[in-house]
Amino acid sequence: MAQSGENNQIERIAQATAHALGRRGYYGTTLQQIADAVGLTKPGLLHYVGNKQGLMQLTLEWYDSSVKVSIVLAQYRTREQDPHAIYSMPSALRGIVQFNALRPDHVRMFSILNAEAISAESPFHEYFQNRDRTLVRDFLNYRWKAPEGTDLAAVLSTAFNAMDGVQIRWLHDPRHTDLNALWRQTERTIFPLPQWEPYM
Amino acid sequence: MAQSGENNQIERIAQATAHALGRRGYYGTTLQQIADAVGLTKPGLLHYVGNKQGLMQLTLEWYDSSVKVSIVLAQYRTREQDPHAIYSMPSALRGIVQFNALRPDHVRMFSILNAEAISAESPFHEYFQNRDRTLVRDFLNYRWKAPEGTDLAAVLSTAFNAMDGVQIRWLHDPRHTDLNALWRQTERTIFPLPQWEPYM
DNA sequence: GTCTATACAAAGATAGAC
DNA sequence: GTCTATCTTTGTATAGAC
Repeated sequence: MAQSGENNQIERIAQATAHALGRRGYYGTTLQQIADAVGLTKPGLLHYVGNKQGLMQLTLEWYDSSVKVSIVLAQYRTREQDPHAIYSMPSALRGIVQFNALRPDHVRMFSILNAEAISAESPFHEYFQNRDRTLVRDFLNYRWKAPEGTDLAAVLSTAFNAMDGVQIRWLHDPRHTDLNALWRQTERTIFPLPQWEPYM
Repeated sequence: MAQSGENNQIERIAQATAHALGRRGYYGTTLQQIADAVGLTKPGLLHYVGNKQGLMQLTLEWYDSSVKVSIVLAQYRTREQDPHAIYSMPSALRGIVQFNALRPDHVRMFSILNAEAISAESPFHEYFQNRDRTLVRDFLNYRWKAPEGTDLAAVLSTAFNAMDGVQIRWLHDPRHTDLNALWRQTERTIFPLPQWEPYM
C-alpha cells in the first residue's frame, strides 16, 4: 500500500493520540497535547479531525487496523494458515500476549478506554460493549483442540478477562514485571496439566 | 462510632466523589460536580479538602475503610471466624463478588482508577502498585484448603486478574449482565471439577 | 494545509466578607 | 463553615488570512 503524505500525517496524529490516551484517558487528553506532538497548532490539527470526537474516531480506526495485524500474527505463530486447521488455544493466546508485550502504548490505551467505557457517556461505550459481545464468539469460529468436555466459551472468556487484568498489572510496573512471564503463570491455572498437555 | 456533623459531611463528599470518579475518572471529575452534588459552592467544598489532591485522598481513605468491611463480610460468609480456620478459596472469592455486585459505584471507581493508575502521573499510581504487590500476599496468609500440588499464588493471582476483567465486562452492560453468573462461569475454569469438588 | 487571532466556557484556586 | 467575587490558565472551537 502506497502512503500519501496526508495519510502519513493522519497516522502520526493517530499514534500521538493513542499515546496520550494511554497516559490520561479521554478526558485528560487535549487537542493541544496532540498538536504539540505532531508539530501543529490546534487549528492546524482541527483541519484534519474536525473536532475532538473526530480525533477519537480516527484513532480508533487506526487502532482497529493494527489489531487485525495482531490477529494475523497470532495465527501465524500457530504455524497453521489453513482455515480448516485445528488450533492450539494456549498457543494462540500466548501469541497475542507476546505481541502485546511489544506494544505497551497500545495496551495502555486499550486498558484505560476499556475502563472509561463503563460509563455510557464515554465516546467508546458502544465500541467496547460490542467488543464484549463478539470477542469470544469470533474466537469460537476457529477449530480448537481441547480436552474432552471443555467449555470452550467459558475458558476463552476467563482467559480474556484474566488477560485484561494481567496487562494492567504489568503496566503498573513494567520495569519490574514481564508480561510473558505473568501470562505463563496464568496459563498454568487456566490450562492445567496434565489434561492440557497434548494441546499446548 | 458516633458521627459528628462534619464527618457526615465528609462522608457525603467522599461518596459523591467516588460516584463522579466512576463516571469520568480523575481527569474528568471536577470540583464543581462534587460541590453541586453535596450542595456547596467550589470554595465551600475546598474548605473541607484544600485542593483536588486532598479530595482524592479523602475519597481513597473512605474507600479503603469500606473495603475492610468487605473483607470482614467475605470471611463471615465462609462461616469461620477462627484465625486458625481453614478457608475455602472459591467460597471466599464468591463472597467478594457477591458483595461487589451490590456496590457497582465502588467497582466502577476502582476499575477506572486502576486503569488510570497505569500512568505514573496518576495520583493513584503508587496506591495501585502497592495493592498489586500485597493483594495476593495478604490472602496467602490465610490457611486455604486446596487440591494437592496447587500453586495457590498462581490461582489467587489469576482469580483476581479475571475478577477485574469480569467486573469491567459486567459494568459495560449491567442491565443485561449478572456479575455473580459471570463469576460462576469463571470459577468453573479456575477451580475445575472434580479436583476442587471437596474444597468448594 | 497551516497559521494568527479570537471567542467563550470551565477548570483549579485564593482573598476576604459574613 | 460557607459565601461572593475574582484571578489565571486551559479547554474546544471558529473566522479568516496566507
